Amino acid sequence: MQQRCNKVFMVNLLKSKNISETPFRKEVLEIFSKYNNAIPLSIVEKELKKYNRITLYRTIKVFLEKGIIHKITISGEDSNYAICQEECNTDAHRHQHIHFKCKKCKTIYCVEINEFPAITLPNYKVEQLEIQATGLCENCNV
Amino acid sequence: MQQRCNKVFMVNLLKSKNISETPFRKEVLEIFSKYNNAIPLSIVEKELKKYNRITLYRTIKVFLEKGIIHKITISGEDSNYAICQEECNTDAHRHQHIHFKCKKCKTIYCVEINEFPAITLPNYKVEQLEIQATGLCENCNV
DNA sequence: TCAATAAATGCAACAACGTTGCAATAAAGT
DNA sequence: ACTTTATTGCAACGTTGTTGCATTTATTGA
Ligand SMILES: [Mn+2]
Ligand SMILES: [Mn+2]
Ligand SMILES: [Zn+2]
Ligand SMILES: [Zn+2]
Repeated sequence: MQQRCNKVFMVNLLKSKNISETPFRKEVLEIFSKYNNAIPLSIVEKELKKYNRITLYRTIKVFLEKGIIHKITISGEDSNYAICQEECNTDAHRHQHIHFKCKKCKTIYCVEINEFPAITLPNYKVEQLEIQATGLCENCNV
Repeated sequence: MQQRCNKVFMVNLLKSKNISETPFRKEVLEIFSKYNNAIPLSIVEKELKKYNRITLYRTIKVFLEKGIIHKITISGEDSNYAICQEECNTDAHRHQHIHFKCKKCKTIYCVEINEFPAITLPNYKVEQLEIQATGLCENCNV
């Protein structure tokens, strides 16, 4: 697994995606990479030294478009965001992982999965699956 | 399969859920039951004779709480709603179906599925799965 | 059937979340 | 260092959804 939690990696990530490296973007990226789970904007906001709502929205938008982060939408929850583990780009965010929400600690994890399930539906052509699971996470499953 | 598309059924549904039957609610219910796919509020709005934004929101909320409809949230899309096919209630909306979005016609279907996949994750306790699929629907899969 | 009661509706006002135009500022390329 | 290009931040706006309150409608039961 690639190391994704240091400043050198951050800057390279921005460079590799062809977006200019600004203090704001680096800081946001560091916040994301510090967590090993998905986080809502409210957390990013709190952790930012200098917070500007509009710039944050625009930063998130750029990161989404460039495949740096992906968005996790669970009904009734704030949107959550997490760093992309695989190589993603604007069009394709194919992840071999599921999104797991712990009922107890409410954390949302991106969980890698090796045997990704397949579904066949008569008359339909299924091309992609997105799976959200709920239950108890590693920490809460005592 | 139960017949879910006539006025008698509608009224019984409202009665059985212990909510009073008003013209507005009956009309909304008829719109939902007329479609065999999930629809956003914009469609409900257009089909209503007399549309009131606030009353619609409140109606939707009640229908959700009573397990008459369920909400389908797909990232980047308007929320969609569909009549519940099984017996649902406030707490439990367990459906043995997936949500399928057709890439071509953009329709979102609730598709019943008999062999619902299972997932096991080391150290996690997986209790529930929610699956969203994309591809081509019956009509577009030529 | 009709009055009493309880619930739903609709208006105004508000709040959260997100976007856009534009001027000021900072980063990149030469 | 200077020019060009992109980002930032402010003000203003749009959309989605909510709440308080008065009015209207549905339900109950005498
Ligand atoms: Mn993920
Ligand atoms: Mn459904
Ligand atoms: Zn947990
Ligand atoms: Zn289709």
